[in-house]
Amino acid sequence: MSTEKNTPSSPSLNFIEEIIEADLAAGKYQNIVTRFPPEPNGYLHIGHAKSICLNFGLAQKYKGYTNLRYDDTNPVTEETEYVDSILADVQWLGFQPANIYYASDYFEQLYDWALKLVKAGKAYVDFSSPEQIAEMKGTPTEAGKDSPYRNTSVEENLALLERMRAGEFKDGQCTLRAKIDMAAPNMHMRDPIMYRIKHAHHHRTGDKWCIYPMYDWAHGQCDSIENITHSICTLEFIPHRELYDWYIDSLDIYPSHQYEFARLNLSYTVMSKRKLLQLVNEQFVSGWDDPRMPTISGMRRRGYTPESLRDFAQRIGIAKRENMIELSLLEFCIREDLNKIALRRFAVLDPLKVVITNYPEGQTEWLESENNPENPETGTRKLPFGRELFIEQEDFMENPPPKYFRLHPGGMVRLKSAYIIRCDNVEKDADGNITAVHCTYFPESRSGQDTSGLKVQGVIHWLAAEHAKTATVRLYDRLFTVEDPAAEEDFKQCLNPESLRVIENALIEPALAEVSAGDRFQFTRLGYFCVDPDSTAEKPVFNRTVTLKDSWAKVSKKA
RNA sequence: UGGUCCAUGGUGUAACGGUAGCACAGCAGAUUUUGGUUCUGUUUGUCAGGGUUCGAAUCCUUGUGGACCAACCA
Repeated sequence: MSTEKNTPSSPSLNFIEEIIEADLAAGKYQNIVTRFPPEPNGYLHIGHAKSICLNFGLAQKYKGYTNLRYDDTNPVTEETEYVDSILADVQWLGFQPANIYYASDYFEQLYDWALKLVKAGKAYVDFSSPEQIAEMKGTPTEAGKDSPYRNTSVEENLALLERMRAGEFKDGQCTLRAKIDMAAPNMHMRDPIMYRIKHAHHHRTGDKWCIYPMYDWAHGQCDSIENITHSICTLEFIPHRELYDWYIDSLDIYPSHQYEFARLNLSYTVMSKRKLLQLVNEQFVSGWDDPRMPTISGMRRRGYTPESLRDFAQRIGIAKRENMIELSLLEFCIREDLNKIALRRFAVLDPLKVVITNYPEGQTEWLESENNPENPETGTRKLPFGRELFIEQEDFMENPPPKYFRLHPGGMVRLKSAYIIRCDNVEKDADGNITAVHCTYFPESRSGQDTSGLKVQGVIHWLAAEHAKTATVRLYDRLFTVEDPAAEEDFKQCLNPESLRVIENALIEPALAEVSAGDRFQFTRLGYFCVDPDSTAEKPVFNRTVTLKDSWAKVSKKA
């Protein structure tokens, strides 16, 4: 009588893992085989990442393997650009497909099987128009009607199918349909189309074929050919399962099984390829890899790490319930990872000049500052300090509210890794705008050897004017202003006009002068930033991945 | 108005007939040379009504609510 459940060593399983463990325990399989089956008609997004982590993760956990299979059954929407990006994204996420296959690899086999169904009297060629087929299909509440071509003889159907393949018919002139049940409550069972005619160039098979299999006529058999044990897809395919099984049964081939889980929905973004394509085509974003996009390539460019995405996929779980994940969870995952690995650097985005009136003119001191307090092994770097400095506009207020710990007239702050300063007075232009603040510093308060005995509440970052370099900084924010843009009449009406703010002349410390694309840093007190490929030797470009949590913003907003 | 799937704090996700737990978010506090991190504490939940049972989030049933299904898309 042991109570093994709920021990920390046996974390709970999701429903697919339960199915797999039951299958394994029953000896149904020795090992499992899964597949990730994207259609190469767009870039992968964070929802695909959930599926990738699920499929590859399951295979790793249960000692099986995962195939990448491009579901390329529709030549008019599919392109090699997408094929390439998909593999790159899967690998970047940290997974290696056991095999890379294409549904189009199996076109000949599929055709043979179609012949088999025709011979068995289970498929027929239908010359009805798309409108007529839709008409005869009925509705969810009324049965459909049989097509007049439904009882064509096997011999004639065979000849017709061969002529379809041979290219004797025009696009849309006829289709091959499975003969199932026009009165089935499941619409997908009302004589589904197996082949349609498209005289179109296929990215792999070229002009070899002019008939192309529909999703249902391809997917299950591809799974079967590859001996996929657990074919995992999203909820909207539930009604397809009956047909999936019908084809496999009718063909008497390896019985793969389909299981469905709820797709990811993330707040403040859209997740459909169609909508993402619109954003790209209509140039609301710079491309599929625009850092505001929820695509894997966009998130990579934004600075997300593969680890953070895998962690996110793990945390959101797998279930059958429709869900809307809060963006804050994703942000938590990337902050948690970056906090551990990103080196700290100083940058001033919105500069305000500070003159240390009691610091010698022309003098520069090189001070040490930690690279990452979370990981002392990363050591320190040198920061120049001088008489003229820049701080953030935000870090000074002439008339501060209560609890404002930063610089203000008569107040003191610590310049991080440097000295404590006190603000003595401000310099203004004719319009009354503050152009500089004058401070005195306390030489004995130097960081690491402070004997001043002074206590300050605020610590701010800063840059020596003489040594500051410039950079372009792109501040990204959520792409949409509403939680669920897809639920709106027109999702494009909800685009966030402030989703990107570009700062052309941000100031950065010298240690940031030479960086390469993909490098990630924490700009102290500002957030995490990633070097963009647009960077040049003269001027680096930094993308803000995510801000730091800002509890002062909350406090000051409330006041 | 046919069929299918689903329903646990604000958001996700566990509990497999026996104390409703975890994470994120929120709130409060401690620490802090990042108003970051870390640590501590804490508010909030089983859709509703019947039934089975000593005992129901869990099983049955009826409602209610949501999602999906009528592309020659996947």
